[in-house]
Amino acid sequence: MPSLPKSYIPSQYEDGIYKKWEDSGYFNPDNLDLDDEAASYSIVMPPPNVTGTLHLGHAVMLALEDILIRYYRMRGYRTLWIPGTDHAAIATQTKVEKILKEKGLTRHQLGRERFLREVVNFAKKSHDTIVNQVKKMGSSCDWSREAYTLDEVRTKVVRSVFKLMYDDGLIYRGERIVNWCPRCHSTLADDEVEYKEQKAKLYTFRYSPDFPFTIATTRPETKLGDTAVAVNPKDYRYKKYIGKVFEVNFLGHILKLKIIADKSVDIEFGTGALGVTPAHSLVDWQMAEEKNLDIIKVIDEDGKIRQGFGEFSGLNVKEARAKIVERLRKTGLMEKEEEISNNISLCYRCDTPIEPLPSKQWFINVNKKIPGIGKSIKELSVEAVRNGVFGRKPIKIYPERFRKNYFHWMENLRDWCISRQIWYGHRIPVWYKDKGQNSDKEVYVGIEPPKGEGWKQDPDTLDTWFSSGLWTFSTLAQDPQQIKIKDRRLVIESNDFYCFHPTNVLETAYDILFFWVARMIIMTTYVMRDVPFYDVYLHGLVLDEHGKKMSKSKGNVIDPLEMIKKYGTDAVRLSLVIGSAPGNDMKLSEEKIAGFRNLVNKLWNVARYILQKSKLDNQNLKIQFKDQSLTLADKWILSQMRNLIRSVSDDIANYRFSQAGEKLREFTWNSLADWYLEISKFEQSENKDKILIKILIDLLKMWHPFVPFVTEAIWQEMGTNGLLMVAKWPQEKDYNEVLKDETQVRDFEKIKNIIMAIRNARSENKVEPSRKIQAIIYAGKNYEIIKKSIILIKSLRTGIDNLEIKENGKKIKKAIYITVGDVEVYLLGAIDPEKEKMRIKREIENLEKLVDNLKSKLNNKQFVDKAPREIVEREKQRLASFDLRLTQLKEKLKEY
RNA sequence: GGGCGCAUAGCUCAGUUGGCUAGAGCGUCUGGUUUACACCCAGAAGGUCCUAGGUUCGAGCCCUAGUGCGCCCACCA
Repeated sequence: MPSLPKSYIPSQYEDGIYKKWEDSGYFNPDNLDLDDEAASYSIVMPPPNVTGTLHLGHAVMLALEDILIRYYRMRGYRTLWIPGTDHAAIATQTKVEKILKEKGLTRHQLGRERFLREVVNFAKKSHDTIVNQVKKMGSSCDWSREAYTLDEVRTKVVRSVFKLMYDDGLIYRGERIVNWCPRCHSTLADDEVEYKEQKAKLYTFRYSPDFPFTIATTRPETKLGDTAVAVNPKDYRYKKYIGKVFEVNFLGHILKLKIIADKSVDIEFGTGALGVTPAHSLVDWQMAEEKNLDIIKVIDEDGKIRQGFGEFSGLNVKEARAKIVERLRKTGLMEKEEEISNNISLCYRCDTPIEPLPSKQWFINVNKKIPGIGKSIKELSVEAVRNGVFGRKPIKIYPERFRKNYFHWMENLRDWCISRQIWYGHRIPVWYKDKGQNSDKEVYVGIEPPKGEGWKQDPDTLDTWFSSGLWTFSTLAQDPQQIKIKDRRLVIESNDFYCFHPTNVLETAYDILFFWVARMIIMTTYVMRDVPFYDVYLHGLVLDEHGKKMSKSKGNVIDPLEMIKKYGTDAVRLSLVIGSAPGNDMKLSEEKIAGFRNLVNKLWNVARYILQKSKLDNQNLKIQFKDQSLTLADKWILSQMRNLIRSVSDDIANYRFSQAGEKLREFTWNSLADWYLEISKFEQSENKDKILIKILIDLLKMWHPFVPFVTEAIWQEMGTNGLLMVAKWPQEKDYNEVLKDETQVRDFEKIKNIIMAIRNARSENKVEPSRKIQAIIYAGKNYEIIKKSIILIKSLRTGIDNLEIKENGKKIKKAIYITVGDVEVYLLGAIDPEKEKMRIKREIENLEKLVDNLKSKLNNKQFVDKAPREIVEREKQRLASFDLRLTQLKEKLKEY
């Protein structure tokens, strides 16, 4: 075995190892060596957008999913992780438009076809970048099944689902008020609108001098489209006007205003009277529908005032507002202008203020009962999480608190606008044909274009979330032929679908719960009559070290790729997994990553030490478990190991990644490196070498899902056959033998405590480290075990060269005196009386407090009666032991 | 306006079903070339577990109210 370098240099191994994994074919479950009955485990990767580069959000997601995947693969599951990318319609189109703009071009100049070619080229390049970055993270996903939300197979699924929903009457086209982004020139779904608080001017004005009262608004320019004034029915000021119609001349435009009553009007706000603009406010639109009001469109799709408004026509919203305000002031109609703060709605992609306006769009009806199911999409999606649907258990959400958010969102869901006026995306599979004048167009909805002349496809595309909503099953088809509609539902006739659907868990960031997770539940329950996944695991957002969101403008962005270069992928993965709780945001700093680099290096050195020490053929690892052949330390470490296997497995299976990692670190650094390896330098035997190798092998296996590269690198250096990636997960039962007698494990803890107490006492007494001292131990009942551990007590940084063990004996004066349980230890010849006196006094104080507490507890009849017996018993024993030490120390103190 | 989360050592956070002399990592301090590792080793200091009530034999953990910070949702014109 060649000797390993002193420290682990990730960059020398990572790319080569990833290639080995990939070449092995084991990312693909078809190549795993499994029984036919092996259970399957599957995850679909939330597809990164093809626009971007890898950020820390992706990194967390990839790290967590890879942990699960590697764990289940090693456990012998038929394990599949499907990677893919998202075409992210608006985001991608916007980006390409930006690039074009730099060349002085717009998409309209290019035309639809040429523009789309540009986008496709851009997406291709961008795709390759992100895929390479996903690989950099060590992701063990099956690239042979890579999917794209806009490829041929996915397109067939999208169109089939659209058709299904259309035929079931769940998709309809209608004129409704929508969120319109004048910059993107497209609609947005309700949850794609973001709100930002800002200062705004609230104007109080009168439409005309003869109108009886004033109204307040922040958007005077829309008032050109007012068709009513709403007041609260209880507002005595306006009661007499309700039902009346006023015709007013508002800055040269005649408005017919009906005074209506509506409970939602706040009497306190403004003047208590609200100008109703049905075309440009959702609430007003709803009032208009209820009260049958006229609708006057004022603003067009460019965010400009439409024709027919005289001097205002053609102005953009801001200009028009300024002009109207100025006119109101001049004509004396303006009564008040005040600063208020309100929420403006912004496009989540480009931050442009959105304009609510009426438009003919495609919608999914969320309240209509689904034929054959008898429940609406909304009801079905709530059921899926609350009680379970189609014979499945309820979908579990981790952490559970997000259930509430989910229900709230789902229960308040309005019809989902799915059409977008952009070019990049799934074109709506609807074709129209003119039927002559004055009649509606003929409509064809289908998977393939209709035969015959004169058909024109709808120019709009689908909301990108429509296709991502199908992701858990659309990715399980490889060929469009496998996708069929049967019995009003979608059928995917593939082995993958049969084997891997529903997926086991959907792992993603919590900020995407509504955008995506909810939509997958909506789509899958309806279209497949099944759940898309059994569990949802939500991770938090990665913030900078001060808890702020990372953003380019703030300059606080940590680039995962840069960190990988500097500290290695394994360290980056750990820094994102350990020390954070499910669904909680985490703060990340470079120091944190550096800390985990140290841990990775520690693991490397543990391996380096064991491998150079135990030059064993590691095929033959039969450990002798006979009592004679195992020392206390052996028993102890083997028992620790067994517990570790149990709890790490349990933690990963229950998504407690941080805790699993924490336990592995504790074991590796503390129990193994600082104790057992040190001990192995003094206690030697062939059996011990076997134990060391066995522990190393199992430890590497357990670390592997967390830090795949360093563990695989060590594995390869060991000359082991095969890849660690597909090695069998450690077995608790390999260690069961050792647990037959737990008392020896506790015995070792006693030795450990004695050693630590000696180190401490030396340090407190300022005994120079190089100075060797003599020690005498009165071991009492522990005589045998301490006798067996003489070498350890002398060797493990206690600086003792002469050690005498007796069952008991006389008090020794002028010695440092330590008690550990009922064991008394004297350190001779190095005493500093002042310091020693202080130390003993402190110890006594401490013990007295404890003894007092315990005594009053045990004197409390309530406690003794009501607390469980084990607890009472334990407290009694503790009291006895503390009491004994206390008397011993008090006795000792008399000397000083 | 509703909902959710967080508040524990200087910093970042663990603390699963109440039994704790409240833990870890980083940082700080005292020492140390101990042939696996200075990306290291040994030792130490450091905490009214946000506040006030309550339930309980027993509360960091459960309940109620409050304070501070953060987030989400909602049609405040």
